[in-house]
Amino acid sequence: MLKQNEISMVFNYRWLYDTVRKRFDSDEAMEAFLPKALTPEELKHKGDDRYLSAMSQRVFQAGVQHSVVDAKWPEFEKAFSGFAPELMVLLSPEHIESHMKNDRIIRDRTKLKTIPINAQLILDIRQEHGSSFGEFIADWPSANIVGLWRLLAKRGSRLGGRSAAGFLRLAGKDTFLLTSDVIARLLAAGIIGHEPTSQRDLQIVQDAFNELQQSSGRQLCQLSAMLSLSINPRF
DNA sequence: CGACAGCCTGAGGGCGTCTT
DNA sequence: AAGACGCCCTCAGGCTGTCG
Repeated sequence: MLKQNEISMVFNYRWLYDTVRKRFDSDEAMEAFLPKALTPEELKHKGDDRYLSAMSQRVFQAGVQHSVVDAKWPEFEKAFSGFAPELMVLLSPEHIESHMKNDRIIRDRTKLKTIPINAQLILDIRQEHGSSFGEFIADWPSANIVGLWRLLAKRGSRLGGRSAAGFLRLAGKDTFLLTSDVIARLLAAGIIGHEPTSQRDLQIVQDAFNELQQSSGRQLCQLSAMLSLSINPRF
């Protein structure tokens, strides 16, 4: 039961800052360690091919050590000519089969098939939003980032679970991540009673992050990293 | 009572490394 | 040389709960 004081600990940014700050020798060291999301302007100016690349990279990372996928990513960029969505949407089953013979990429048919599907998602959003996909991402409020996770999971391919958040992080959009450490901290604080999966749970977590954001002015990705560091120092 | 959302389980997936 | 394993996750399908 609990634990009113523990809840207030996490909602108290001061406590979070002090706890995490102790892990570092200086403010500068801490700031350098924390992730930093791109500005809306930067997000808008990235080409949509970069978003499809990040989306696909995240899809391939699922279930595989990320370092393995990252090391092969330059070969993916070559194989898929830079991931321009208007070209990738044309990938036929025959094209997919020929990519299955390229041993410098990861030959996972299910994942390869997501490339044209997610390219189509990008084109659809462009049409609906009347802008580039990058602008759509830039305009989406981080205070409801779980809503964007949901949209990507529903309309994209293999972007459910933690993949939508992982994609957004790769792309530079501000989002928190539900890593095991972040979940452990939320559990310890009594904010959630079990691993958050339902929309209701996710909203509760989003609300908690929004409160921290309000009181600190920090990005969600930084708060996410700080919560993680508060339970797992790593050094 | 129907429609839909949420929940849970089990299957499936390629690679690198460790084991035999 | 071949096989097992850990990595870490998504998704389909079947079930239960909720709301109007």
